[in-house]
Amino acid sequence: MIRVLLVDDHPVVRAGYKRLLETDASIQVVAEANDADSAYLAFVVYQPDVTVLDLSMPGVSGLGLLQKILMRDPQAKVLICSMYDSPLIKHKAREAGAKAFVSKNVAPETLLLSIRAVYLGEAAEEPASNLPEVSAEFQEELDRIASLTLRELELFRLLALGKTISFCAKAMNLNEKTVYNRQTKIREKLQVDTLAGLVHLAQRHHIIDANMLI
Amino acid sequence: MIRVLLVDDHPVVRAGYKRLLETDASIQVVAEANDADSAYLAFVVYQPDVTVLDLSMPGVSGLGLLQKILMRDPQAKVLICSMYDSPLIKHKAREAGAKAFVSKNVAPETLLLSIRAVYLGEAAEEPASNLPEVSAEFQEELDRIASLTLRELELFRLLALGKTISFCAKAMNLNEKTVYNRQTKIREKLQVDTLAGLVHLAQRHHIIDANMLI
DNA sequence: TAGGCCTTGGGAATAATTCCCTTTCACGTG
DNA sequence: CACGTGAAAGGGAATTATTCCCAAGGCCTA
Repeated sequence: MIRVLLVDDHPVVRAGYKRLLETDASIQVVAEANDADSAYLAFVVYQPDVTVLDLSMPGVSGLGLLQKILMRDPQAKVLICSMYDSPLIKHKAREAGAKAFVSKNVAPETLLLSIRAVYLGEAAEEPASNLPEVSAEFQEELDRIASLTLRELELFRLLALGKTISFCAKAMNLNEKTVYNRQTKIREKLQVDTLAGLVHLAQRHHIIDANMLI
Repeated sequence: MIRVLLVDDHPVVRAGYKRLLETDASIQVVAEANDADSAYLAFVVYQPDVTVLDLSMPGVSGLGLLQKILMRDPQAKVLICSMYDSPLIKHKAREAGAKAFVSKNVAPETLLLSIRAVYLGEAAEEPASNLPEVSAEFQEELDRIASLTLRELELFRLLALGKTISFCAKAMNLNEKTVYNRQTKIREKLQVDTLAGLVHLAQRHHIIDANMLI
């Protein structure tokens, strides 16, 4: 029996996942969580065999959780399930140590198979064949974003969401000066010269989404 | 028995939805669809009692499908299920004629309840209770944008597209000083305090479009 | 343990931005 | 017609925001 921890911030989706996973007799959902904190707690308490982490909201929060989990247990088997077939997300997930990556575009059975594969210790990753061709410039942008550190990525997101510098400073527990300096570096790394450019870049790569606003 | 057509472009999510819906004995998923075209076909063929349409991706495609369905059958009962509690989506959904709107943040039971409510013809109010006020807020934004002068709107667009101040000055044949002053006034009129905020506002109201970029 | 990179911020210099104000022009109205 | 109103353009000075360069602490790794 594979004991699974399910993490998704949308109750409706999570409930759906659960039903789906439970159609597989070898899988048992032992816990569910809808945010990073309770997910971490659940991970510690339940020690699941596999953690299914939904990254539909490509915020850093999900990746942060992944890191936190791996910090506690480097052998943790975490399967990332994402809305977007974004090379960036995949890259970040792999970098952070996820054992598998499955996009929501795959057949439901693939998810189940992947969970079993992860459980058995095989690195499961859907074939790259269904990945759209990434243009060179897109890839370059991707590389630039990938070169951001986690902390930079976090600020990038906040800025792209339209937060003010002082808000970011408070939110990230930083001096405004630091935020200014980092913002400069981010724009430099991303080769973008306005804040608006950051927004567009963030949207292109699903760092943020137009509907996350308001 | 409520015969439901399920539309979601993510197989994994759709499969989850299906399992979830089927926990309710009064609901039967008679068809599923991946995309707008097959969904329309399925609608015509199966004549479902209720169509559950996932709008997690903000593309116009989902709303277009909604319109197409309502064009064929003005009485069609369509329930929009969206990832985000976005006023724009809600507004658009209501405008297009959706009978109900449910965000994925609600409890799974609410989705089931809403489907039954829509089926019984009551749904226009209940899950939609938060629609009217939302569109009021949207309307306020619209009013604010409408209060911009033509010249301001022109600059608004350029800024939202990510152009620099000096570019705008050249493009509009203005002194940079003027651009600065005007930009301040625009943000003031629109009640937005960052450039990024301008971008988002512009996108919400289709002043600019993500497809204009890259 | 040294080198490297991330993270955090200080200090001074500089550029960007605001605030207030003036001019010009066009338009509608008593 | 003279008048008020409001858009449009921008000057000057004050003020902030932003950069640039730099330094220290922490952590990892060869």
